[in-house]
Parts: sequence; C-alpha cells; structure tokens
Amino acid sequence: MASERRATTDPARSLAILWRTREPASRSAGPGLSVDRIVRAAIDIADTEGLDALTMRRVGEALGVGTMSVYTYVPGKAELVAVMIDSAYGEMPHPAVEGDWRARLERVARDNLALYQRHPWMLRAETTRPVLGPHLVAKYDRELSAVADIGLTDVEMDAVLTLVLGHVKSSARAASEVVDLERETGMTDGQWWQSHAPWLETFLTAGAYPTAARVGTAAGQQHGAAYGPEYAFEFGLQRVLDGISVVVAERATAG
Amino acid sequence: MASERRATTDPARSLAILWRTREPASRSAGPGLSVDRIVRAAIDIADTEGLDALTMRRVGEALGVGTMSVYTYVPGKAELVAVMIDSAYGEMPHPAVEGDWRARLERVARDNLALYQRHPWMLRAETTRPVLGPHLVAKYDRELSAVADIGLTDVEMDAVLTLVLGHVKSSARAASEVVDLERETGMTDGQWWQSHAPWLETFLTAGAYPTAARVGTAAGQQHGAAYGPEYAFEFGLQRVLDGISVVVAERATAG
DNA sequence: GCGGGCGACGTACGGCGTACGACCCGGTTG
DNA sequence: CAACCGGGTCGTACGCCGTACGTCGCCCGC
Repeated sequence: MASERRATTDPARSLAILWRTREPASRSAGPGLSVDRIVRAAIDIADTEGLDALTMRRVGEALGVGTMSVYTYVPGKAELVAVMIDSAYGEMPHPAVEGDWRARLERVARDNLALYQRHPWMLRAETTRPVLGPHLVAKYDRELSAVADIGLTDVEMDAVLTLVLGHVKSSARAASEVVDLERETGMTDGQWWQSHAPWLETFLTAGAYPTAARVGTAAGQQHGAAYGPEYAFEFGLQRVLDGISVVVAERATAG
Repeated sequence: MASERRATTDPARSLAILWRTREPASRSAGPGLSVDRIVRAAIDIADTEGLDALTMRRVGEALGVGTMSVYTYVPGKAELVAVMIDSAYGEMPHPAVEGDWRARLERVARDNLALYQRHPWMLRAETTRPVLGPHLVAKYDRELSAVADIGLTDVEMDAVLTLVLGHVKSSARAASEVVDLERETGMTDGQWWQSHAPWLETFLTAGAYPTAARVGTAAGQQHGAAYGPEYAFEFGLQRVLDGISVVVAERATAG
C-alpha cells in the first residue's frame, strides 16, 4: 500500500474531494453513486470488518456496483481513506465550552477516545500525516478553544493539544489491541497472559529480569482485571493535565 | 497485510524465533542463510528504502537467494518484522543508572527517540501489540529501573513508562512524517505550507475558523523554522515529567 | 559408498490496487 | 427529429504482493 503515502504527496487531489469541490452528479437513473454513499459504505465495512477487509472490490460490492465505478468519484484508495477519516471527525460532538481549562481538555480527550473506540480503524489508517479536511479543521478550531485565553502562546496551545491527543491515541491503540486479541483468539487478555505465562517463565526464570517479571505480572493482572488500558488512559491523562497546569500556573503568576 | 495481525494471534510461532530456539544450521556450503543474516538484510532495506519496499522477494534478492529460501528460516513476513523490531531494540544503549528519576526518564525518552529516528519503519510496523522478544524484555527491565524506588506501585511504574514511551512515539511519528514529506515532494515543510497556503485560505477566509487559522499558522511557522516536531517533543516531555513529579512528590510526603 | 534428510527454490495461486478502453445513455445541437 | 458527444459504468488485464507445494541436489552419518 505504498499509494497511501502518495496521497499525502499530492494534496490537491485529496483536498478537492475533501472539500467537495465537485458538484453532485445527480444524472439520476443509474445506481446513483456519490462520494458520500461510497464513504458511508466504506466506513461501515471498516467499522464492522476491520481495515484489512476494506478493499475497493468490497466497496463496490457493498454498493451493488462494479469495482471500477468507485473510481469515478474517488481517485484512489488512499483518498477514500482520507475522506473516511475526515468524515469520522465530522461525527464528533460539538460540546459547549464550559468549565475551567482542565475540565475542557479532559472533555476533549474523552471525546477523542470515544471516536477511536467507535472507529478503531482510524488508529491504523492515521499512520501518515493527517490530511487537512474541513471536519479536521473544525475539530482543531473547537479543541483550541478549550485552551484559549489561559495565558499560553499560540505555539504552546498547539503543543498542548498535540500532547493530549497523542496520549489519547496511544491509549486507544493499546485498548484496541486488547479488543483485537480477544476477537481473534477468542480468549480474554487475562486468559492470554495465563496461557503463555509458562512460555515466558522458561525464559525469565533465570532471574535475569526480576523487575520486568514482577512489574509485568502486576500490570498483566490489571489487564486480567479487564481495566488495564483504561487505567493507563486515566493515569496518563491526569499526569498530562498536571504537567500542563504547571505551565498554566507559571503564565498566570509571571505575566 | 492481514497476516501481520495473525502473527500476534499465534505467539508460539513468533516466540520460537524471537528467542532463537532453533540452533544455527551451519551446514555451510550454500549461501549460508540464517535468521540473523535475513533480519540484518531486512532492516537494511527498511532503513534505506522504507517499509513499503520491504518485500520477501526483495529480501531474497538482497541476500542473493531465492524468495522462498527465506521461508526456511522465517515462517512469514509478520514474524520477520517481529524479529526485526526486537533486534532493533537490541541495539539500544544500556546506560548506567545515574541521576535522579527525572534525568533517568529523560534519558530513556531520548534514547527511544533516537531509536525511532534511526529506524523510522518501526513507527509504522508497531501498529499491533508488541511481541515479547528478549530485547524488548531487557529494555523493559532496564527502563523500569529508571523509575524504581521512588515510591510508585508496580502498576504505576508501568503506567509511567507507558506514558513516556507513548509520548516519544507520537513525537517521533510527527517528526518522521515531516521527513517523509520532504523526501517525497522535494520541498521542505515550510515550502509545503507556503505553496498550499492559498488553497487553504480559500476555505478559511470566510473567517469561520479564526483560531485554527491563527494558531495553525503560528505552529506552521515553527515547522518552517524546521524545529516544529522537536519543540513538540521537548514541550510534551517536560509536561509529562512535570505531571509525573506530582505523583512522586505525593508519594514522598504521604508515605 | 550410499541413503536419508534438510536447505534451496521454481512454479503457481489467489488477492490486491488500478490503467485502459469499450459501452451505454441523457442532453444538446443542427 | 436525428446526429452527436460527454460522462457514468464496468469487464478485462497487468503487475505487484505473500506464500503453499513439490522437487532437486548436496552433505552427513552410517
């Protein structure tokens, strides 16, 4: 899938579709294809069957249309994925700005986590630079307002947002991996650790890595208790917010 | 590449190679293939030509060997990538534990960043749960010692490490995207922003997203100054460490 | 000296993204 | 009213990919 990278390379191609420069064809009669119908179908496939199942043939099939008909509306798979991502951003809630900055940032974090939980394929599709679609820009603007007027410079505001969203994505990825593992192996994360403990013990019993073994076991048992990733998300989020509050406090006192 | 996921599913297959259960064949004569030679060749390809260029055919070719010969030593591509990753972890420095916890964690972060800069393909290959290879376990043990004995519980130690490493990976990904973009388009990040500013302005001039436009421009100019991702890394790292210091201080006073 | 086993690998299959050109049909023009 | 033409549709085909399978030849132990 080298092409997914090329999409980033020629932004005009992606941007034209993202911002819907083209008018709806509406020549009626035929299957009545459209970018939106294609994107909806594609998202549906990715949601329910995973990103690997998203092929152009599969999309055409889902729409009762030939594979190549899809290419009439979308220049390639990479661009389709780009529009899917932007479209997903469009479904996010637009909460009113309320509470202090910390409550607002926390809300941003939770909304993003929920998005990734609803569309786990985004975590695997967003490996490349995000394409600047309309919904992403709107989201960026909305989320910036959570950290506006608290004394940060523009660059700091951007950095704060990047930090929080990065943490969310990391946590979401970890959580998604647990879910994947359960679906694919049919065992819970706890069962997985248990069944492979003997394997690992044969390597670790030499006592070479006592700390790793002890802490790994502790963390693994958290996973067994089925709230490992959630704990990591909550713990990390509070740490990140604590760290941000240090700068905010600095700015408040120093000027 | 659905197979990359399957690797995670059957860990015995990966673990056997990772921990080198098989003895070196050493029947000499022939091309003298081995897991290590294959992994070295594969890492070399991924380093210099990118992950997309890493195909089994290409690996065989680089070793002067038929494509399928590779499969004698490695069950599949997913497992090859798993060994590549663990092998890369093996090259990391083993710094002596010195300084306070903050200095030590900072060192951990910088070492990991350097690793990702040397092997950017890891950022795209590590989408799935990391496979527990020997070098990863050693790394985990080493890095845990940076946060040992400062009053944290085992689970907290794991969470702290996860948080820091997550931030490193996010930052590294952002930085890597900038590098990719430059290599592929032949223009620097600053030039890219400039050349596409008109495009974006046509959508943003409506004044719909004033904050996004202003902050985005500010952040973009940082990128133009060629230290955007570095700034995000440094800023985020200090914030994360600040946040961690809050818990550490709590534990120190409260017991 | 020889048989067995294992490393090497040629061929082939199914699936992917997508280039290309043929078809079909509605709307516009003489 | 007929001729045309442009755009939506799509069947075919190409060049990739990962890899299953079967064969061949060489080295080693007897």
